[in-house]
Amino acid sequence: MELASKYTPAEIEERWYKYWIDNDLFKSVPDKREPYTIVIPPPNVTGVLHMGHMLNNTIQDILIRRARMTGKNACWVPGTDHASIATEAKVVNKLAQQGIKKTDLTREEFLKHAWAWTEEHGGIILKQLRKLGASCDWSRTAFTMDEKRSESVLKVFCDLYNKGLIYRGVRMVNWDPKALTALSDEEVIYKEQHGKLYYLRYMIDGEPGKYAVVATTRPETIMGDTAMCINPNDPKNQHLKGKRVIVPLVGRSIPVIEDEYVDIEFGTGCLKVTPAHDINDYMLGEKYNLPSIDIFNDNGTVSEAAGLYVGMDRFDVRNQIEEDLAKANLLEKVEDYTNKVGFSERTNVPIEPKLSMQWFLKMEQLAKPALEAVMNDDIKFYPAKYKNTYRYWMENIKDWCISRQLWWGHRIPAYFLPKGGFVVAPTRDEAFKLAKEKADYEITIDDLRQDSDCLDTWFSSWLWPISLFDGINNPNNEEINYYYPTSDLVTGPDIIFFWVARMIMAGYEYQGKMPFKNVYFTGIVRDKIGRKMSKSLGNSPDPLELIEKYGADGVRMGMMLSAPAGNDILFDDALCEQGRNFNNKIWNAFRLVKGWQTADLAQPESSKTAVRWFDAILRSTAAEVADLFSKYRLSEALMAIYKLFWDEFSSWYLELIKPAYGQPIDKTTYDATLSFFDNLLKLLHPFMPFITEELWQHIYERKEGESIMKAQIDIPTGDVDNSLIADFERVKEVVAGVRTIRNQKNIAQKEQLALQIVGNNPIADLNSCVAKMGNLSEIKVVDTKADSAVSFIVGTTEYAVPLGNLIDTEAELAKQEAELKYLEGFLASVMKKLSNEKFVNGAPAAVVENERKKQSDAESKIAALKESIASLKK
RNA sequence: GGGCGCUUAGCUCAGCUGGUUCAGAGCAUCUGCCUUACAAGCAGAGGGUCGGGGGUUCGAAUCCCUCAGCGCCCACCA
Repeated sequence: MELASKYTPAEIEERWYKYWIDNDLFKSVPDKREPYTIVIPPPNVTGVLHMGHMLNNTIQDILIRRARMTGKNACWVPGTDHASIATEAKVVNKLAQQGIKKTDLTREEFLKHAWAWTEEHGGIILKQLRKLGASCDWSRTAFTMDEKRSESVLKVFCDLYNKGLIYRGVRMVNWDPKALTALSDEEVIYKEQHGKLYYLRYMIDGEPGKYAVVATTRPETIMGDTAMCINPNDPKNQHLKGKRVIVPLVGRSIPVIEDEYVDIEFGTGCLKVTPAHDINDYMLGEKYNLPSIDIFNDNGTVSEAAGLYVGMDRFDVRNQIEEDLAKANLLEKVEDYTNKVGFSERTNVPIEPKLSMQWFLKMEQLAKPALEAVMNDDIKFYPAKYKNTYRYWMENIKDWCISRQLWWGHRIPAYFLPKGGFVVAPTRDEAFKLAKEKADYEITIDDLRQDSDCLDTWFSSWLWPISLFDGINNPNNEEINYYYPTSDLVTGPDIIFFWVARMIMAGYEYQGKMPFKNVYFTGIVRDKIGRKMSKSLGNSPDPLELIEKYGADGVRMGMMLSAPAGNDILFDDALCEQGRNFNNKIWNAFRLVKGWQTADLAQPESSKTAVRWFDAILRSTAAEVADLFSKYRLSEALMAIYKLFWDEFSSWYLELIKPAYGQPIDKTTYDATLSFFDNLLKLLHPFMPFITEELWQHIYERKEGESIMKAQIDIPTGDVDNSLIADFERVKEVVAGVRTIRNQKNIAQKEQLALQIVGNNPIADLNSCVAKMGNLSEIKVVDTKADSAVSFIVGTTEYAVPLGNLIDTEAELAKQEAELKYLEGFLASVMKKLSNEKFVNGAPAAVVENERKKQSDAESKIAALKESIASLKK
């Protein structure tokens, strides 16, 4: 067949992906083989593919494809996440553009819009993954809000409630005034903010003209002040004990309380206490039984309760109140101040600590087995450093606020009775049964009012490895028993608490087993100068454009070239270019090999040796690759194969066996070469699925339905002839020596040279290879080299190429004298060691022996050089 | 404020419990080649006192201390 000199991926990728799908090659059903399962970290259902996904899914695909080709029943389950807050926000925005307010809609109406939106944008990302070559079992595609997953979530909620692990209560939570919902602690991101510290005067009640000064970053919360607190041990403020002070502008009189919580050094040592709007103040309020005034509405505007500034936004109030305080002479001073402010992970607005009624999950008991499993390496983390992070969080775990004041999500299955109290059950019918038992009065099913909140998104994704196999609804079914625990989880360290830790907890709680055996943490994809990729910087390439430009295989390689587990990767298009170039190299090597005609010829000696050698290095690299896979060092595995293909196979092996132009090749060598190529393609396939399939299909006659995906990587890794590999390394050095001489003397590769070996030839068996690669007319062992020769040393052997009048005696002499000087210095350092008694007695025998060998080698080289120099000087 | 990690060629990184493969790899750079698989290529070459200082040891990129710089995570100091 005719092949173009350049590889063009687009058409090939399209064709083979379809072929894989048509032949059901991604599909997995339980069988006798060992399972190898990965569940995809479900991307946001309405999201689009970004570079992080590319990295993450390339890694998963590599693992899955390799598993498939090493005898496992590989199952990669795809799916998407409903992403409660993010999706609801998008829908709200979209409605707003149409002039519709969420508050104008009923829950049902809103959900209709949300589902429409999901259907419109949903699953785009999964389609994009196909372009990458992802070999997911698409028949298993799941969604966190599909029927089975939803049922699982409700069932688990009820179960945890019945176990007494879920409770409802009024707590200080992180309130997102934009999304109008509570958030878990993990959803709050603290950022350093340059703000101001305001010093306010609180007049002492009954002592006109006297006042205490309070430093605060949030003067707008004074309307909620219900006390002032001092440290009882603070000498500065002893006079305030037992007094009352007047809240500025508000005019309310509040008590001065005493608690050692107050830092004497901070500000004036006086703290204003606003129990409704600060977590610490809340605790003080509880302790001293202070009233709590909630001065904010849910959307961050000032409420009626404040009495002042009603309806204004919290930040506008801050500016206004500064002005008003100054006017009233109640502002002592204002200083610049930097502190940390919590922001909502999703909406990026400052969090408002707020007292509200929420649902919580007790974590302590769930955390115990999950912590243990990771600390004793039942579940392995790559890289292991994240064990520390994990442990710290698990040991200090707080209860999880699982309710969200949103509609898009799993609605909390709690039903309130008309006269108070509630019941928890997966359906309204079941709830009604419970309610009838609970109520000592007549009720109807319509009297029940379901909680309007829905659950945190992570409350469904923490069940993912179980719910994908329906293990919650249908415990002990064939699938869950076969596929669970899954093998590997590939995800980012940023969701170690959100997701990884919680899946482990759910795994032990609901399956009594870990959810996965290994966790591979990827890094963040950054641009080449280390910045995070972001829309606003415009430094994030479009993955699909990259694929178009470099081919999916090229992009996959680009991602993997620089992606050690857990390290951020600095992404650069140039890496994809390298990937594309590698594709082209493979393509052209294939063109070369398939271009040969075979004939009934004797196998040349050099080819015979080359085949033996390449067989050895193929085995040895295959073993190395297997080892690297077991350590999840995928980029190193790829690099090993890259070098095997490019350097060993293309630059050495193919050049060695290449017949003269237009000449046929002997059948023995040809067959061996096809077999090598076949094995190389298989080794490479997990990394570069498309080109390897294309070439694999053409390397031998294949039947319809056959695929490299079904092939097994079965290169024998035992019986590696390491001495042959080592000897061949000498061949390379000798050939390089000859080539260097050609380069220096401007001698064309076409021109044959002779090679002299002084003394004896340690790799006489491989002469045929040296001769072919160096284009040598003869290789002769001599006692003394020719007078007019350029020489070089490999190991301890001196090689010389006679050049007649081409030689530049002066330059040759200078080179050898420099070499001699270096060797004498080297010998001196070795001798220094060897004459050190402590070294000879203290170091292991092998080490001393090695030094002795260095000594004798250096000595013989020096002798040879001296002789050579003497003869040059003649 | 605590904890973790990093610093090795121009860039990105590998170097496990100290000593034969200890100073490496890929890319980039330089030189010479459009040689009939591949210029998206071939052949060759240069480049690092392993962040600074100190210590342990016969011997340190590797272990200890210290300083400097960078990154990440956690934490309620108003």
